[in-house]
Parts: sequence; C-alpha cells; structure tokens
Amino acid sequence: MELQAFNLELDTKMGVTKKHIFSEKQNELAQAAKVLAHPARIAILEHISRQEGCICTDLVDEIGLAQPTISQHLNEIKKIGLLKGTFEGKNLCYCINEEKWEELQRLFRSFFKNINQNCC
Amino acid sequence: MELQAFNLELDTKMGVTKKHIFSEKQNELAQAAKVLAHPARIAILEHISRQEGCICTDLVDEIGLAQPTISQHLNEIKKIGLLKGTFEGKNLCYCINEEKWEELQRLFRSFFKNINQNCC
DNA sequence: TTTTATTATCGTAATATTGCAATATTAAAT
DNA sequence: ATTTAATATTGCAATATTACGATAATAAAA
Repeated sequence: MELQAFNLELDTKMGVTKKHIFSEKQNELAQAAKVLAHPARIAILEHISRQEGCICTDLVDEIGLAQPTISQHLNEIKKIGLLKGTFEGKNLCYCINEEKWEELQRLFRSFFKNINQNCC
Repeated sequence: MELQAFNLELDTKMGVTKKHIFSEKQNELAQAAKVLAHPARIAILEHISRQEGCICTDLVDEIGLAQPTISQHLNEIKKIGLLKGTFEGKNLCYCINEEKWEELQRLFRSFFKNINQNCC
C-alpha cells in the first residue's frame, strides 16, 4: 500500500531520535544516561547526597547557575523518578529516591556486564 | 575592573553548557554519559561486543539508521576513545578499547558509590 | 493580611544533536 | 586503470537542550 510508504516518510522527522526502532532496554538506558549527561545534574546529585537529611535549598549558591536553570535541571532528574520532593518547614526538600537509584545502577551494571571486548 | 565584568558577561553564552564551573571529574562523567545517552550508540556498542573478533560491517542493516547517521554515531563513540579501529581485509573494523571501557566503568562505579541516599 | 523567601513557569536566545541525501574517499577486486 | 563495496564528509533541515531574565506561585513569618 502506498499509505504505508507515506507513513514511512512521515515517520522520519528530522532531528528526532527514532526511538521506536530500538528496544525498551536500550531506550531506558539511553534516557537514564541522558540525565547524567550534564555536569550540573551530576553536581546536583552529588550535593544532595552530601546533605544530612534533605535540606537542599542552597543549590543555587553551591553550583554557579541561575535559579531557573537549577530548577530546570532538577526537573530533568525528577522526570525519571530519581528524586523525591517533600516539604519541610518553608523549604522544598529534595532527596534521592533510593529504589529508582538502585534501579538505575542495575541498568548500567547489566549493560556493562553484557559488553565484552573480544577483539583484535 | 570593568573588563572582568565584561568578560563575565561574554562568559555566559546562551545555550552553552558552562563546563568551567564544574570539576574535571564531573565533566568527564557527564561527557561519558552523553555517549551512552542515545539508543543507537547503545545498540552499536552491544552489536560490536556480540561479534566474534571484529567484523562490524553490517551495522547499518542491523540498526535501522542511514549509513551517514551510523557513521556519525560511531564517531561520537570514537571521540572519547571507546573504539579502536583497524583494517582487516577491505572492511574497516571497529572494536571496543578495553582500557577505556574499564575506565568508563570505573567512572560510573565511583559515582554510584559516592551517592548515598540519607533522606526522608 | 502583607511581607519575605523560596521554587516554578514562561518567554526567548543561542548552541547542540539527530537524521539523511548527495558526494567524496578509500582500498580491495577485476 | 576501472570497477566495486565499503566508510567518511558535507550540507542542510528540524528538533532538543541549555541558560537566564521576568514573572508567577507558594508557604512561612511578621
């Protein structure tokens, strides 16, 4: 059918990752890696983990980015469920979601394990 | 000096990651994660690792992307030294650089280890 | 209720990434 | 030397990401 051929055309939108041709696992890992693919988000995770409990209000001062930018990065981390946010006093408090964090580590570990370098 | 103030302005180019405000380690990990942050590159690494020896000529058929796109992704992986390319017969042959691969794993592992979830 | 302090959202600007057609390059095979 | 079969590069189009000023929203404090 030419309808299918037409859809195949539409299918390929410029500049958009063709997620559908990859496996669930591959997309999942790539998405997780994307969250770690910015030094600000690494720094944010490190800083939150260093805090006792979860008073995490000083991220803007700690890292040298504007408040909206930090908020944006926090949101990226939140989107894959890596942060739990709760209120404590007047400050919003973020902390790492342990279950998701373990899951993410497992994802990477199993990927690393499956890559074996049998070569040249 | 107003020159410094001016430079501080120039410093902040819109849309560009401000790498200089982060540590070497943070940037290094982020850059490594970026390479893994696309399912095509995950798929490429997995496929190369599955090959006996290193006949890696059928990537384009295996993954459903155009040849230039695959070539581009290969280049991203190569840029951080994760691939060794050698010639074998008429085909260029890619394989995983074991040393770099171990290094990358160490990077992630030490990051994971340092994040502890003491919270809520 | 009005401040005050904090985080979230909107709008905008600029660079980065993704993808592919067309073309160039490369090296083996004829 | 020409053909062939593979990868690399170029050019371009479109979406994605990064960053921040301005502003809104939220909740404690006064």
